Amino acid sequence: MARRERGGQPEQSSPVTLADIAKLAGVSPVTVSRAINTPSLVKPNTLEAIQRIIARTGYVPNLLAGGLASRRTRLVAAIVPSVSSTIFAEAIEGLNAELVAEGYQLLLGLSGYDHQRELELTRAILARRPDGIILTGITHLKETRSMLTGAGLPIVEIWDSTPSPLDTAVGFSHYDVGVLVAEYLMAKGYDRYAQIGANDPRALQRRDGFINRLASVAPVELPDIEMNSPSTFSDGRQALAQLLDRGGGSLAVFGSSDVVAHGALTEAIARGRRMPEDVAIIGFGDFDFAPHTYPSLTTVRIDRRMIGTQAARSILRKLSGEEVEPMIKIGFEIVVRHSA
Amino acid sequence: MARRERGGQPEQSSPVTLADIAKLAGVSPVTVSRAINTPSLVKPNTLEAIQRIIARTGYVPNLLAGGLASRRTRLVAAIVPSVSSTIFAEAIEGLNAELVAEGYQLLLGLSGYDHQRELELTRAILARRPDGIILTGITHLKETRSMLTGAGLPIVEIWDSTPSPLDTAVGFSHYDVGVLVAEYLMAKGYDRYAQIGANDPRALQRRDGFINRLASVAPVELPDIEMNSPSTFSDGRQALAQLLDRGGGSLAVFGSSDVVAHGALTEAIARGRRMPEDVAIIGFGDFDFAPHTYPSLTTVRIDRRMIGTQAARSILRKLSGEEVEPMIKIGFEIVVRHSA
DNA sequence: TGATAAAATGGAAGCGCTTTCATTTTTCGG
DNA sequence: CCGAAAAATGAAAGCGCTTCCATTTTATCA
Repeated sequence: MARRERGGQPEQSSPVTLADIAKLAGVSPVTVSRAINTPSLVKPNTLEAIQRIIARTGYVPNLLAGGLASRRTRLVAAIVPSVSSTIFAEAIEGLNAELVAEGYQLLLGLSGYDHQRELELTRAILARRPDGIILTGITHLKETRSMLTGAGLPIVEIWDSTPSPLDTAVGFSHYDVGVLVAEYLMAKGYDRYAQIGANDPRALQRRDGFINRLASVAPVELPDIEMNSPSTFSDGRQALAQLLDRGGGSLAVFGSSDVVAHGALTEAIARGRRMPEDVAIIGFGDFDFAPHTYPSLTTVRIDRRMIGTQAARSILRKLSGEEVEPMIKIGFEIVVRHSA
Repeated sequence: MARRERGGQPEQSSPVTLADIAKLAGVSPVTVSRAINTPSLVKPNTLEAIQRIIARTGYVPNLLAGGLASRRTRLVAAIVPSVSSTIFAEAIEGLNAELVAEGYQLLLGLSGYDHQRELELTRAILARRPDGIILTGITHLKETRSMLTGAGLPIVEIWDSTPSPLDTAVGFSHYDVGVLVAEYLMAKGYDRYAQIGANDPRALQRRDGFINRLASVAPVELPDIEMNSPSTFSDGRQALAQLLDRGGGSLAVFGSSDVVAHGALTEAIARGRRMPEDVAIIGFGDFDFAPHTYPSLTTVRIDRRMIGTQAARSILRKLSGEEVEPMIKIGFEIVVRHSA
């Protein structure tokens, strides 16, 4: 029976193999393999002849076969919650840039903040035998963890700080971000403090840091609104409405992301509150739009791209046998604008 | 010699293979293969026994080997210019969702609007023998095209409209977008018309549609500022400054993206112009922030996610041997807000 | 120029799976 | 309870490459 037809194209799928090239060049397959992977081991004439034939025939090596034989796929997988939320997208870009430069490719998995999906993705990804894998966060299902450690490949957990990574981690302490924001707002002095936003583990860490640091000063209010991750503009707007409806004096709010903070800010303005005197709002992420809101949004900046870059480097270093420090910390800072 | 150490993990890389499972279950490898891929062909008892052993051993099939033997990788690749610009990120999400549901995975390539890089990515991707590939745009290097068509796999070009796709396309006519915007602004009547923005092929198409439709009414002014793709907030701000400095009556501006339009809008407000009376600005993309700028941004909305969804469907249909219409059009519409 | 080391090349085996085709087992109507 | 058809299973080959080791060729030095 003929080979399966694929697509609607006339089936002319590059059936040229390394063996074909070898035959055409009058050398053995091994030599062609070397010409491609370790050209320095091939005599210049031979090399050139082989390269000419490769170019002429349009030969594209089969990395499935190569990977199977060599146990190296030059594939690195990354699982992030989402890619449309900018926040992870930039890390992906940094990651990808670094990987491509070293001849690796990126296999992407989107978990949508769902641990079960993360597990399934992990299994599917591991089946492709990537040379390394990057996960978001430090909380994973037990099954995911054992599968991962059993696979014996470099692992990087990003976006979080932990003393005990699965293997290696690149990120920062979300708790400390909360503390920093609390201190910043405390110093300015407000009557009430509140936190609004998402419910993913990292957002909750930031909240805890915020709450605990403020514990001696005032209780931190939380709006009574269900929010999932990622939280939205309208979540923020509603949340602030509710907080303001409760009455009371000046209010300082820490939003779990710039998006939710922007919503809150919009509600404050709509109600004619003065910022940052009556209401102060501080976001997280320093998104593109943060400098351009009205009033401009004070927020916490993280070098998101660097997270990806460092994650890639950790993996590449491990693959070349170098030592890698298990926890690489990424800095953060408050960007002071007009909203707080 | 011992196998190469990978990562810093104790090397215990799942050395359990399908053959091991077969041995443990007392069946032949073929039967295990069937238990995994076509369980309906295996007797219930046998199936259950095999599944138990797979679970117990933590066996993860090797898709490299499987793909090599079956010539199906369950891998779909996508090349987009960038993923941090929201605009493509959402298409990627739609694409991924559809693929994952059918057991496929996404291999991502970022070209950065660079055709040469697109070519290199294409080569690297084809080497992994994906079952289908998605490219952005309809302009590719000749070499890319021939490599692609020679590979004999389903191809989808997204984000653009064309009567002659490489294989299949999902998108819309950027030229028509320009025409629509021109008509919208013409109907409101302005003294001057201008276009500002990026220089990628699609942005230029939109510009051409805009210019040509307005040709009978007025010449379209272009600022004298170099802009690359993607264009930025400050590009827009500068561009509008230059246009306003030229003097003249009321001005209507079409920005190549909401980002650049937002910059223009900010400049207009900073100069105290009334919108949309003195200055009208219309963007493209309906980004998250568009409803929340001050004044809110009138723009063109495209269902970006749907582009990804349809692209995935085209490929999946082709793979299952169904006919697919070569050009799937995605609609667009003007979202009227306060800026125009 | 011959011996020796270094550089180039090749043969054979096998990575872990699926395919094809053959064989065995089960089912079922008469 | 037999024979034919259907269901279940298996043997062998091979997907396209890399690895290890052996062999051949070339360069180098005394």
